[in-house]
Amino acid sequence: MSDKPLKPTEKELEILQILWENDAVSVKDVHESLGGEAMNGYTTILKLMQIMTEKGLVSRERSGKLHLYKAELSQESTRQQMVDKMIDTVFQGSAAQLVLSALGNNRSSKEELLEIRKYLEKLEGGSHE
Amino acid sequence: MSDKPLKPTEKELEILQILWENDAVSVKDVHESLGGEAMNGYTTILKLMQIMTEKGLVSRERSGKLHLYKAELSQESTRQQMVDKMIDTVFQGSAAQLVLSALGNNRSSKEELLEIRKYLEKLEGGSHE
DNA sequence: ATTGTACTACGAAAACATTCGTACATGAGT
DNA sequence: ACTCATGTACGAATGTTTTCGTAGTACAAT
Repeated sequence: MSDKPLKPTEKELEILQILWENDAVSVKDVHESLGGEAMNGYTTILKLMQIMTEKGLVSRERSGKLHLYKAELSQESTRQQMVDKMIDTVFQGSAAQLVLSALGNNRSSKEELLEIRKYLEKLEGGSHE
Repeated sequence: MSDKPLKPTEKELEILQILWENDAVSVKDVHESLGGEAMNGYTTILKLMQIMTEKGLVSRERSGKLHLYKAELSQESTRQQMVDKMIDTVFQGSAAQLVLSALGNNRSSKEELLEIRKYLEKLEGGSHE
């Protein structure tokens, strides 16, 4: 799991979500998790996963006649990259603005808000310019 | 300024940023703000802005021989849309996770953190499930 | 009115992402 | 070994975004 600056496309990201939730999955698993043939053709998912393999986004190994895939990008670093990029390109560099926007529309639970506040207090405790 | 669910592409977003910062700007202004010919061909920006006009993302009016553009989408609603989408597709619906991620890597200033905390306290004051 | 400069219009190429049909490979069951 | 079911491989069509060359237009200056 590394932090390479590989940027997944939208569809690739959907697939990565499945891989992050499960350790080693087949194309069939992914295909079904994404809603089966109603949502995407089987070979579409297969092709995507082959491309992702070429790009190094995922790795795979044979298991009998099928391939089992796993993500080569961590969910954490990918999320971090995407958030950082959004802060940069959409919020002019202000993480705080993004935070306000994220909290603004969406009802988060009391528990979540508390968790955030605890985290904040920890941050404010340290010395941040 | 409306909230239509028009989703700008990446390049369109860059252009919109300029439009949000300035009230009425020419293609030339945008082109220069984005780094001049070194970064994008002039006609590339022009074409993009024409397309954006067709899509209704921006409007324009003649002023002498040039066109002055302004955004038809508000920065607020666009930001909100993008944040919501990111929460959905990348953070499995948890705004709190996004917030933690946004605060995690990035050093926000004391003032910003304070502002966030004040906002949080206001939210926690109300009743949120 | 003619020319020059600064702009707009637009089609088409290039680059990238997604979808799909079809052919080939593997292994299980007989 | 043959066949069937279930995978994989891969080229090509489609769709979308970005880039660019070239042609046309408008205004200012002469």
